[in-house]
Amino acid sequence: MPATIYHVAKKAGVGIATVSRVLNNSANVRSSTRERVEAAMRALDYHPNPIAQRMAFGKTLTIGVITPFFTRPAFVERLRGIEASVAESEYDLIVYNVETSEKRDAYFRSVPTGQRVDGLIIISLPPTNADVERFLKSKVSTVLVDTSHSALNRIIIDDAAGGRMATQHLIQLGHRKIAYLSDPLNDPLVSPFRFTSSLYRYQGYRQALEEAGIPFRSEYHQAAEHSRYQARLLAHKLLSLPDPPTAIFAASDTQAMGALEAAHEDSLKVPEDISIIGFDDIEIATYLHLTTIRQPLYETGLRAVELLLFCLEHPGSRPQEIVLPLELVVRETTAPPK
Amino acid sequence: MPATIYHVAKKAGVGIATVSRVLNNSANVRSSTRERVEAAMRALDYHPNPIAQRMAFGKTLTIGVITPFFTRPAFVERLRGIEASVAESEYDLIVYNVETSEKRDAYFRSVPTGQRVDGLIIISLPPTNADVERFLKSKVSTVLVDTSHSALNRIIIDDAAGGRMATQHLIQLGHRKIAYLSDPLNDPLVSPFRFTSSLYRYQGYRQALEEAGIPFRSEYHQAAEHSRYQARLLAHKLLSLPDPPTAIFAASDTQAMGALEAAHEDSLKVPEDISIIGFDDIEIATYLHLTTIRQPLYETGLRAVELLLFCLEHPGSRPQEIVLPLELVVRETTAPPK
DNA sequence: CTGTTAGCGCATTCAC
DNA sequence: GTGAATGCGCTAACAG
Repeated sequence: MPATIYHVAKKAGVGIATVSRVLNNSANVRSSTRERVEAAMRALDYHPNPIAQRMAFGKTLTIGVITPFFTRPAFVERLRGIEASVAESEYDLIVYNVETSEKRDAYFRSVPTGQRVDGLIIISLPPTNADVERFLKSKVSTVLVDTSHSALNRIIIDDAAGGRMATQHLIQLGHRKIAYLSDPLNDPLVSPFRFTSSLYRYQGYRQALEEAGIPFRSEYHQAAEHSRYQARLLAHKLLSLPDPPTAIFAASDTQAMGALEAAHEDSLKVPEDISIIGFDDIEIATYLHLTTIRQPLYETGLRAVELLLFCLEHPGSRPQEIVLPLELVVRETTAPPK
Repeated sequence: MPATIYHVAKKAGVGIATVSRVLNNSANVRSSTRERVEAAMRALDYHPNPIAQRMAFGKTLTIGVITPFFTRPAFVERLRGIEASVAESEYDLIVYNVETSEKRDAYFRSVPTGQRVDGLIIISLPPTNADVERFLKSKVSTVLVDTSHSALNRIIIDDAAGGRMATQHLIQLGHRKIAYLSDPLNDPLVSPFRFTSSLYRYQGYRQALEEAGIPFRSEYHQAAEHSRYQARLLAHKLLSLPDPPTAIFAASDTQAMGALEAAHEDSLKVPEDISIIGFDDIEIATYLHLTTIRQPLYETGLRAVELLLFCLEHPGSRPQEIVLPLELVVRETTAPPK
């Protein structure tokens, strides 16, 4: 039974309205009474009841984040940024982890009603137009991360540019036989989440090839469910092609790790026999000396919260698009071909 | 402006109490009126306002979890179990990530006041007696995970037994020169979190050695801050000893990975030249064919929530200790010494 | 069985 | 400047 505003008021010899005023720095309170109230609060170790505040305020004072695969390093890192930033604010954070598309749909429907959260961050899960319509009229501010929709705020990177950047790096090293290893680009059966990043990176890859006058070879594009294990299998497949590639661009660092292992198992030296470049620059990439395209994951989380808080304070502001910079990080897994 | 209980009551032609009754399945409601109310709820797409419920209930209907290093695989996996289990319940989950001991102390002080959460799960962070006293009189139910205190509920494993198990496995293979690679056992400067698992695993290691009549060699115990990188350095140190070990027991799979890499860099074959065993069985361990001691991380999260919910329903129940089983998983990184 | 009423703890009009 | 009164949406006695 913690102290309530009534206890403070009584102890300070004032009305509850005055206590509320010093709590919210609202209106003017004579500094002598303010001090009396503050002394009473300290004496009683008073902390306003957040639930009552929400009730009276008509706001939930909480932010929700809907994310798939909570466990993948790239998602965890973004979440870490979000958590850190929200912890600094007056808001609570609730994480909704999505492991099936049913769960996603359920959350897309039930979370943004205004009763659970004031603001919502959605990571990597593209909403349909119908979803967006509901979001918009629900009055909860929404920020998309790593996915885009013109009617919603979004923190994104230019995946196509990143794919192009990675491929150009390999081309500049002299590679002509460049493979792209990714998760399925457009198969809703395998990937019901409609992730878009691998597709855009693929488009960048294709564009870079074209600009360099290198014809695309379909056998150089291999895709399977996102995992280190699957990536390893795909890499084996690539490396045992009659005319194998001299470089592999993996759509994520996790998949690049699988490719690295496949190379080792085939007794191929990296980068002497085969170059490998990843995408994301997750923590372990440094450690593996993996050349990769760095995207600022932690900062993405920070910026998402920042933008969301801004929207919460300025309702009705136009949806913003923030594109975070990409950076080629050259380490030790890429080199000119033999 | 979602529908409230009043709208439903009016539409169904009943009082709000009746609506509340069908909502909570309390008392008896004539089935005909119940149906009228339910129809009205559906027609209005009514969902009770969680904040108002909390207010009236005098409960927060939320569970908090305080965890360090949100990003390490073992923590993430436990969190995944916790999230999945909480999502099934009527409770919300708030994650408090701790990256400094100051943050830990702040959360230990501010979270369990009964105003923010009804129940609290604390992962790997041993509370002091003073902390425990505060927890106890705060009336929020608490469950410790991967750390212990006799006055609190706890889900743990027997780390000493695990350490012994790992070491015995190596001894049975014929090893006599067995190193232990871990994070600092007792240095609050390096590790202000007072993690206990590495210490207990060390004790199990020592015990197994003693039982086998193998003298402990202090140079065979190397410790540094928990990371793959540091572990690699430590492993290099061990392997370049005048009389190097033939087997390394790493206190975690992450550290075992560092040891694996060190071995490769020193052109040592695993397990022919050096055996390596880890601890935890995180996802990547399968993939690396790492022999390890498996602890049920995901299930730990499930059980923690289960126990917490039980305590929430049965306040005043005596603190329970649940010890989850460990299992030696023999894969391909351990073998008899040459 | 069902409707009325009194809080839950706080913010916020209004008067004073 | 400050206090008393009203309401946020719901639950839980209390009458009927």
